[in-house]
Amino acid sequence: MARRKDHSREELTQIAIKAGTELVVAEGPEALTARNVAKLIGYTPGTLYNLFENIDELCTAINTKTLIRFAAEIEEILSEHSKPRKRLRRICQAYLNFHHKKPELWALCFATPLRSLNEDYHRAVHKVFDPVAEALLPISGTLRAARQDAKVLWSTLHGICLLQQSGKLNVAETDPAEILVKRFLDQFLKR
Amino acid sequence: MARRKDHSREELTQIAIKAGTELVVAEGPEALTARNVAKLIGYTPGTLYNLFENIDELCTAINTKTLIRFAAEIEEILSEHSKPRKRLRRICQAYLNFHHKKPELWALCFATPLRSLNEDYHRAVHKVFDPVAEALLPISGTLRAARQDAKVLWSTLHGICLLQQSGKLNVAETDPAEILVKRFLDQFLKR
DNA sequence: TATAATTATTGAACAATGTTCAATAATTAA
DNA sequence: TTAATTATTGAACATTGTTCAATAATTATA
Repeated sequence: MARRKDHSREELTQIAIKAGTELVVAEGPEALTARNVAKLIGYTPGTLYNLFENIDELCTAINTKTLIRFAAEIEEILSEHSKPRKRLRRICQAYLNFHHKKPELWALCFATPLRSLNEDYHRAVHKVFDPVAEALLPISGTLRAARQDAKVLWSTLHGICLLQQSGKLNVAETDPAEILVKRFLDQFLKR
Repeated sequence: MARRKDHSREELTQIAIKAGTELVVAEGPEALTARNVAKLIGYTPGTLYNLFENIDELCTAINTKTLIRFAAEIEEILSEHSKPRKRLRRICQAYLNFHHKKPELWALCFATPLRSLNEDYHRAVHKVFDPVAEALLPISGTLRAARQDAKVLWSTLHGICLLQQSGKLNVAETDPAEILVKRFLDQFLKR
């Protein structure tokens, strides 16, 4: 058998990304295998290797789409609010919301070690990061400081969700992520 | 072939943990396979399964030892300094130092998703966490607040090193982790 | 001491993973 | 109509984790 061409190369790529995303949402990051995705889209694993260099690249493509979707949320928040602190609190809330609603997709995006990060991916990171730095500008003073603060903020959100999800900081009380983020923000924005 | 008993069960367990640690330090977390460890200690994979339920458990055992070693460093810092802020800055410095000196071991401990965290592991986490909370007590006010702040601090260190190492926050400037941690601490300790 | 019970160790196997690639057939170009 | 291109497959290979019957050395028992 060969060459069906039910879809263009680009269509098929998008179909694979979508199927991969659904797999991860339904069964977690470890379900994202070449054979699983192939079966789900009605092709064989070999076809995936015609679209992607390797499955890491498919994984990165899924994460890139995830970041782009999240960036859109951030843009919406910025357009709805103009006060810097309100903006930042809402962004953090959106991050926590994403983690809460789609923990497996969040894990694939933020808690899965990956090689093969590419140009598209880094562009998507910028789409998320730059608006956060922008929102921080009035608080941090200089652009340079704002970008550093954005990294700190991002790292903290990241770390809080990661430690929560991984169970690697199971000590006595289990404070919900929201409480920890609030505590962080109260101090972080106090200036 | 069978039963050599060159070592007691407990000895062999420690030997395996040590060999695994060396493998990770030398070749990274992905080199930690049953066959690699077995070959390094002069046994077959089957023997490892007589010592550990699965390789995740070996991995957790390595991480537990890593945490215990790091906890000792923290204790030393606390004994050398009594001012709260100085203590915390030195602890953070030690964390960054660990990340810098043994990035692969750090990755195994903090950036590798694991099931099968056990009682020993959580005890080791306490050994690291509790002294940090203790150092924070004079700054945070109440014990509850101190423990929450310790989680925030820990998460931030974590997140900063993770994003740095993973390359997942590659945006224009590459601020060294030290700069970001300093910026975080300056604000975090301002009270 | 002789025999039985226990257990440490192996080696071979299995399933699942990523990945490669010659073969093939459908499409497109000449 | 023919040639060149390319999408797709299926079978293969290496590497992973893991299991387990077979075995032999040690320990307990009679």
